[in-house]
Parts: sequence; structure tokens; C-alpha cells
Amino acid sequence: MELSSKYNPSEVEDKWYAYWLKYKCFHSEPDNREPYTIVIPPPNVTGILHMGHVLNNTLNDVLIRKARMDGKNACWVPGTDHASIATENKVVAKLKDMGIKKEDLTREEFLKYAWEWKEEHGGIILQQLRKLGASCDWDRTRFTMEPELSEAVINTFVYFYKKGWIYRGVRMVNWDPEGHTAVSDDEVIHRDTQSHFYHMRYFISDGNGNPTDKYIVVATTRPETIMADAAVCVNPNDERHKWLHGKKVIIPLINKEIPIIEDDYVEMDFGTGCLKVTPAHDVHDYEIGLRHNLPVINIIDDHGRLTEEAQILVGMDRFEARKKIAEMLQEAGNLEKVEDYVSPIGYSERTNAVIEPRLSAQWFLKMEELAPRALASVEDGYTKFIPDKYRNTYRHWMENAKDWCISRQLWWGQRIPAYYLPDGRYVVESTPEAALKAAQELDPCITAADLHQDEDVLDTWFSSWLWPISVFDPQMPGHPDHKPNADLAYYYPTNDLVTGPDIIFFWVARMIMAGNEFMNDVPFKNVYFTGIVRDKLGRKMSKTLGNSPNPLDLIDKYGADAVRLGMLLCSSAGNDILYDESQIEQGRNFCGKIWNSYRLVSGWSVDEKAEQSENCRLAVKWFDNLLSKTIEAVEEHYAKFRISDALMTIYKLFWDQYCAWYLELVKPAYGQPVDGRTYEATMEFFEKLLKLIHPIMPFITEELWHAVTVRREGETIMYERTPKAGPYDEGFLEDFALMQEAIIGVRGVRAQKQISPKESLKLFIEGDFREEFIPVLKKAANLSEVVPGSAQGTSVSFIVGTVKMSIPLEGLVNADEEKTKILAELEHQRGFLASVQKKLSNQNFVAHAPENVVAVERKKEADATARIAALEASLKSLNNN
RNA sequence: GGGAGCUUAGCUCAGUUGGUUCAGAGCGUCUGCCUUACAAGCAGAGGGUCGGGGGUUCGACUCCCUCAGCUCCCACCA
Repeated sequence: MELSSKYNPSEVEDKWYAYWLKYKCFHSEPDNREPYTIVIPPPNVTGILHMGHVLNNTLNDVLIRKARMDGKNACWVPGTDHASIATENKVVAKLKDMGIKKEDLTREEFLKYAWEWKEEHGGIILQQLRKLGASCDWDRTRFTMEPELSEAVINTFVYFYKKGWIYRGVRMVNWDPEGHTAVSDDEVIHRDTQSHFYHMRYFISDGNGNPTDKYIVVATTRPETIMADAAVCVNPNDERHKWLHGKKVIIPLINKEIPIIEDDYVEMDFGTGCLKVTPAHDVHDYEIGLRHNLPVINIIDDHGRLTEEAQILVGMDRFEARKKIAEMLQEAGNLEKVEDYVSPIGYSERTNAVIEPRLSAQWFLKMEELAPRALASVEDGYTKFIPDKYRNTYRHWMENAKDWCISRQLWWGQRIPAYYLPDGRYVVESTPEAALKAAQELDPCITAADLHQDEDVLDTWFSSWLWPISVFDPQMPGHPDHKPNADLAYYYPTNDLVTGPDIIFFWVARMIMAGNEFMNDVPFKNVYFTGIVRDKLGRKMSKTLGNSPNPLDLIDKYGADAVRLGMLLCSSAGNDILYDESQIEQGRNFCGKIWNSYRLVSGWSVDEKAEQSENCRLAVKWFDNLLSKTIEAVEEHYAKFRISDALMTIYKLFWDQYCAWYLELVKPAYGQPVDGRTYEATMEFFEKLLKLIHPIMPFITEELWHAVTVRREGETIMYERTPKAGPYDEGFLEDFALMQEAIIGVRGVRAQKQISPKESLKLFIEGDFREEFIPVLKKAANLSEVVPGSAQGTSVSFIVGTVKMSIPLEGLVNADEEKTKILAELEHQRGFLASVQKKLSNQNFVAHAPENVVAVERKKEADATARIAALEASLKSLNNN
């Protein structure tokens, strides 16, 4: 096969991806092999590929390809998430562009638009993943809102409802006035925000609703809510405010009388010690209100505007109203002062709107039993976290888990299967038919037309927490008519989950809950947490900063293998990775290296009859041993999920050992053929290296694997076995490494003395050096002869291990310089020896340290002594001249 | 306010229960090379008292205490 002089990724990549698809190489069906399963963290259906996806899916693909080559039945299930808030926002924005308001549409009309949008823009990301080389089983592609998976969600809701763990309740929830929905606590991000602290005068009532001239000062950050005040609260132990007990005050501007109450909640040393209590618009105030039986006055609507209840500024936005009220208070003489103030404000994760605490009816799932069990799964090691530190985060959350608010006031999502009777009672059933039947048991006169289904949909996570189960068995095992499912039985539990720590609670924890509940087993054995991909300055990637490269552009420019390698290079689990394009260049360069090494070998002419030289025999033996040792190390890295270490180990084996050493050693002289045995070994090594690196760089390895020899149609490196480590001779490897050091020493002398590599030199060796390596040493270092003993006359010497090597260099050596160098080295060695001997003469050390440690110290002593002797000899010979 | 984690070469990071010549890797830097696979390359070199201080130990990058700096998570003192 003729190879172009440069590797051309785009041609190669498209060709092999099509080939893999054609032969269904990614598809998995249950069989008698051991399964290895990954479910993709489903990206938003309307999402587009960003660097975070690249990192995540590269890791997933490395794991799945590795497992496949280890002989397991590997199955990677892809799919997308309907992402209710995010997608609904996008659709609303799109409609707005078209001049359509969501409010003007019926639910059915809106959903029609939404589905159109989904069909048009949805799943682009899955196409993009193919460019990356992701070996997903596309036949198993799922979407969390497809009919089957929606059924799984509804069945689950009904299951928990009937179990008594889902309930409906009026609660203070986090209201997103832009998304017009409640969001869970976890979807609220608190940020310190610059605001103002308004000190307002509330005048004491004379008992008939008229203000006296006495007043108290109440401080708030939210003056626009004073109309919803139900009381002013002081701490019962606060001496300053004792005189207020039993009194009433007048709310400014609306002149409404409210009581002064006492509650421990109020901190005496914060603000003025007087707290305005607004039960409808603050969680704590709501609780105080409950304790003191205060009325709940809601003055803010779904959109964050003042309601009729506010009496003034009706219809005005809450932030505008804040300014206006401040002005009005000022005019009325009720504003004492305004301070600058920084306080944590809750923002919606999705829309970035300031969260409005709001009382509303929502559906909740009890965490009482689910959370402790899911905690135990991780504590007891059924699911392992990598890195382990996330166990702490997980434990903390699980021990404080609040009931999960699962309803959302949106249309895009699974509609809650609760059906209300006209009298307000309701039934929960998975279908309208079943609901009607159930309703008729409550009231025989009910007809289908009388039933009204709940308007809300379920939280997206209420569908994605089922993902590891529902992708295989959408009916869900909790269903009363559940039929055994072969896929689920075979693939569940999955093996590894790769995801970001930001969704440890949203998703990971809840999947473990669902797994325990429905499968009585955890959904995955390991969770590998990636970090966040940042730019090289450590900033998060964002559109506004423009520091977020488009992965597809990078793939076009450098090739997918290069991008994959670049992402993995500096990614250790749990650490943020600082992305820099130079890493991808490194990946591209490595592709070039692999490519060119094959060009070299494939260009050799082979003489089958030629004898294998001693040089080649040793080089082959060495690399064979080294390969085994390295494979062992790589396997260990994989077992510990140290993917970038595994990668670097292979990278160095390929580049530094195979290319820089091995190929140089066996490379025939120009125009000469290579002997058959060496050629065969060289090709075999090359193939093994391709297989080792394939999980990380699938495309170039497939291309070259096919170049090495003619393969049958449909054959692929994907299904080759990971090379196994054989036995290896550690001593041989060590001795070879010493010889490599000797070669490096000679090269160093050349560089230092400006001697061309073409000029051959004579080398003296004094000490214990493995005889059989001398031919290799001669060839690699271009030595005319290697003789025992020490060079006479002016020479340059260096020490390898304990062996002294010297090169006679008449006329090129400055004796004084050499002496200075040797003296410095001698001093260093003597110091080293002294420290070792001090250790050895310490009775405590000899008595307490393990035998092998003491033995090592004795070896150090002996080696240092030998080196010192060699250095002294060199010095002496220099002095003699 | 509570919790977790981090600080090792110019940059990004390894360093596995304290003990192999353990102070490392990759990239970058410097020097010399267009040597018949590759200048996206080859050969060679320099570079850190492991954040500061104290302690435990025969022995500390590793364990403990403390100080400083940074990061993340949780937490609505209005």
C-alpha cells in the first residue's frame, strides 16, 4: 500500500467511520461474553458539541474501545435529553423571533412548534460525536421524551405515588420569573450581589390605625415587598425593643396596621434588630408566619410584577418598583438611610433571572428512604467515585437531602399524570382511561370530559434518573405488568459513568436512588468525574469571552485523533483541564510520528535469507521485553482510571523507545535489505503498538493496521485483542538501559566537543559492562572500537552506573577544564557517600529500617565508592599528562 | 458561616500504605544539526532548598499542628 508522505486525517477518518458503521462494529447484542456497558450522559437535544463534550465522550470512547479489545461485549448507549427548561426557552425565543408569543398559543400548538424545532435542530450533537470517532451503538439511540421513555417516566411517577412517596403540597419554592416555573434548590445559584440596605421608619400605631410620632427602624433589601408585610418581628430578649411588645406599627405608603411579634429567629446584632415579616416572599418569613399565624399576602405574580394585592404600583416590575418605592418612602419621610450592601442573591441556573421565593402547589418526591440507601451504596463501595474525594461531597448532600420538587410549570416534558375531578379531588394513573376508571370509583357520575389533567410537567431529571434502566427497558421493572427484559438483565448494572461533578446531585445521586429502588442494585460500578474544560488562563469557556473553540473546526484542522489525544494529555480525573491548542498540535505531531515510522519500515526491502545480525537480535529481544513491561504498566493505569498516564506511557513507548531507539538500532544501512526475522519482529511490534494506542486514536490506527497487510472485508482493529504482557527479564532491561546511557554519554561528548556523529571514536570501558551489548553500543554510538581499560593521554570521561568510560581526544581536551569538572563531580559523590555512610552508621536506622532498605543503602555505598575510585583514577591520569 | 480540596521545574501536572540513585513527566526554553521516515523532526543541555514555619520519626514531597495564598461545594442574617 502506497502511503502519502503526510498523514491526511479527514480522508482517513470519514472512510473508517463509514466502514465501522457499514459493518455494525459498534452494535452489541447480549451473548455469553462478559458485558461492558456505558450509557452516555445524554446531552441536551438542542445542544451543540463543545469542548466539555469532547473531553467526556473521548474518555467514554477510550473506555469502551479498550473493553471491546479486552474481549468484552461492549455496549455504549447514546441518546439525548429533552432538557425541558433549556429547550422550552429556545423554542420560546424562536417563536418570539417569528413574532409569536407563547401566551397566545395553546399547549398543543406550542408543543407542535417544539417538536418541529426538535426534529430540525435536535440530535445535531449526535452527528457531531461521530466526527470524534465515538463508537456508540447508534441502533440503540434514545431520547428521554420519546414515547417509550415517556412511558417509563409516567409509570415511575404512578409507582411512587401509589407507594406514598409522591405528594402534592404547597411550599415555598424557587420561582423563576423568566422561565415562569419553579426550579429546585439545586438549580439556584447564589452569587454575592451589590444591592442596597434600606432603613425605613415604621411608625407606631396609636391603636386606631393612626401613626404616633414614635417609630422603629426596619432594614430591608427589598422595600418593594413592604405591602406584603404581615408583621414586624423582634427578638424577645432584645432590651432595646421591650417597649414595643404588644404594639402595632403602620406600614408606610399603604398605611396598614400590622402587629409587632417576637421570635428568636431575629438576630439582635444584625441590622436594627427589627425584621419585617413577609410570609409570601421569603422562606424564613414564611416559617415565622406559620408559627405566628400570620396572613400570607402575595403581591408578586408569575412574571415578577406587583399584583392588585400590592395596592400601589400594580403591574410594575419588582425591580422598578423597588426604585420607585424607595423614592416614595423618601418623599414620605419614611426613609432614614440607604446603605450599600452586598448579599447573596439566588439566580436561576437556566435563565439567570433573580429567583423569587414564592408559595405554590408543587409535587414532591420523598427522600426519606431513597437518600440513605443511595448514600450507603457509595459508602459501602458498591459504586466507586473517581477521584474518591467526591464521596465527601456526596455524603454531605445525601445527609441533608430535602424532598425533591419534581413539578415544573412548563409544557415541554412529561405531563404529570394527575387528573382532577371537578370537586378538586384527584387520581393518579398512567393513562387517561385508567384515570377515568379510578375517578369513577370516587364518583360514578364522572365522565372523561369532567377530568382535567395537571398542567405541569415533570422535572427533566425525573426522566434522566431512569436512564441506565429505561434505555434498556422502558416499561421499568416497577410496573405491575412488568415482563422480564433480556437486555436489562444482561447490560445492567453498567460499568462506568463519565460525567462532571456539577451534576453529582442532579443526576448521579438520583440514578443511584432509582437503581436501588427498581433494580435493587446500583446503576454503575464506577463514576469517573471529569473536570471543567477551561482556557489556558483558567477561565471557563464562554461565548462572550470567545475563548471556546468549535471542536469541529479543530477536528478539521488537526484530525479527530489529535483532538482526542490533546484533550486527554493533561486530564486527570476530577481536575479542571486547561485547554491549549498546543496540546492538540502535540496530538497531530504524534500522528505524524506514527505515520512516518510506518513509512520507514514499509520502505525496507527484505532479504529472507539474510542472517539476523547480533545487533538486531538484541534490539528485538530488548523491545520485546520492554513491550511486556510497558503493557503491564499501561494496564495498571487503566485499572486505576489514570487515562492520561496510560496515554503518556504508550506515547513514550512509541516515540522514545520504538522510534528513537529500536528503529534506529535495526535500521539497515542505506540501500541494504533487512533480514526477515528482524522485519517480522518490527512489524509485529508495530501492530501491537497500534492496538495499544487504538482506544485513544482510533482512526490512524485502523488506517495503518490495514496498511500493514491485506485484511478481509469487514475486519477491524477494533476487535483485535489488547496485546498481553509476557514475561520479561528485568536484569536484561536494566543492563540495556545502562548501555543506552553509555550511548547518550558518547553523544554528549560529541555535542560538547563539536564532533560530528559521522566521525567514529574509540571508547575505553573500565568496570562491569555487559559484554554482549558492545556491538550495539558500537553501532549506535559510532565507535571504531571499544576496549577495556582507561584512556591514556588527554581524554574525556564520564560515568555510567559504576562504569567509567573514557574517550581519548588528543588536542580537543582542555585538561584544566576536565579536572575542574571531575573535581566537582568528585565532591558531589563524596558528599553523597558521606550521607549514606552516616545513615548506615546510625544504629537506629540499621535496627529499624526494613532489610531491603538497608541493602539499598549498602548498594549506594558500594556504588558511590566505585564511582569515586573511577573519578580519582581519571584525575590521576590527567595529572600525569 | 460550614465542609472539601489544592500549593512540586517557566507552563500543565504525576508522585500509589513514610524507605529503591526520588525530586519526576509532557510541553516550553537554550545549544548544535535540513543525518537517505519525520524540522510537525533529530541529538544534547539547563531548570525546583516539593507554599512558609514547627513537630513526630532512624528516615518526611508523603503523617500531625500552624500560618499564608488559591479553588470548589453547601448555606437565602433581613
